[in-house]
Amino acid sequence: MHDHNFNRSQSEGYLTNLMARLFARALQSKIKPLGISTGTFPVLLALWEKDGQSQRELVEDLGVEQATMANTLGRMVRDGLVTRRAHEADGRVQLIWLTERAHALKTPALQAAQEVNESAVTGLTPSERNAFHRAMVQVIGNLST
Amino acid sequence: MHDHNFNRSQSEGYLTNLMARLFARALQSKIKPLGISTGTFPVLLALWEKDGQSQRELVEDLGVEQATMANTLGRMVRDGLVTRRAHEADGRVQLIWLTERAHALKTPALQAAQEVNESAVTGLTPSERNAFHRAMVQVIGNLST
DNA sequence: TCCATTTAGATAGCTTGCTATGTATTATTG
DNA sequence: CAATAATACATAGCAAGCTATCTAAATGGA
Repeated sequence: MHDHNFNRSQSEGYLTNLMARLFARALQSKIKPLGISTGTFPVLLALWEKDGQSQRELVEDLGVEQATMANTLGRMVRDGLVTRRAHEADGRVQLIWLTERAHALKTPALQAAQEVNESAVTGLTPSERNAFHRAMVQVIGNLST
Repeated sequence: MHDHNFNRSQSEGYLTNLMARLFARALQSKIKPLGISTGTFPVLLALWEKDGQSQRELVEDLGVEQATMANTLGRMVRDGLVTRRAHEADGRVQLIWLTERAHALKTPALQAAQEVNESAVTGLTPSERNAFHRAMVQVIGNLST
């Protein structure tokens, strides 16, 4: 095999990186007016599902490193999206709670995300969209080990 | 529509972001021993195809912002991967040339990228892989406008 | 020709990701 | 029960992305 013929536009990794940056740009332009950003968005999703989680739970759920989560939560506290409150039984743990402001953002933020997803998959049939979805889940599983 | 039921693991944007981070981690672990990183890798791919491009050409080819490219090239100069040499006709332009070291990295680096791609798509049939590929190209096109 | 506009690139400052390491608290075990 | 392990989180420092803004050089009318 001639690696001289490596084609960027046929590399899954290359396409994924480009696609992810385009998704982030599209989402950011929609949610910046709400005062939130792409990094805080997944944390909000997790907390809208279940409020009052520990940092460790969020780390495991979202698949980022602990240090990344600590920094992101720090910005979210600064921006008035969450508060940290001590766990009553375990002195190491601080539970993360959404503020009123963050609760109020749920509907418009989810709306924005839906719109980005829909515009992204324009032109795919429902079954193509489904296959795309399953392929991503497979790849994520393969790379997660 | 109840946006209360928004499911992260069914959101193309969410899955793409996770997949991209996993790709980056996998690639980094393979190319770090070569002394290169995920950010410089696409630039090397472009220059292995055609050496001596301007920053502007690289920006358009790779789809990153000009400031991002300027910083990445600065690190690449620092790390001995490229040199900037003045364009003889246009005083604004500096052409980017690979060093000997960067030329020598081509074969092992492309090998590493191929390995990551192959392990990522394990379990997909050739036609599923093809469909995955075409879906990503479609999404990239949709989000590029 | 000269001035305004466009173009190429650099720089400042931010977010989001990472690794590596430090600190405090809880759990375990000899 | 004291010493050691493990766990939860914070911090330092870097890479790689972004927007906004600056400078220098080339271009294009008037």
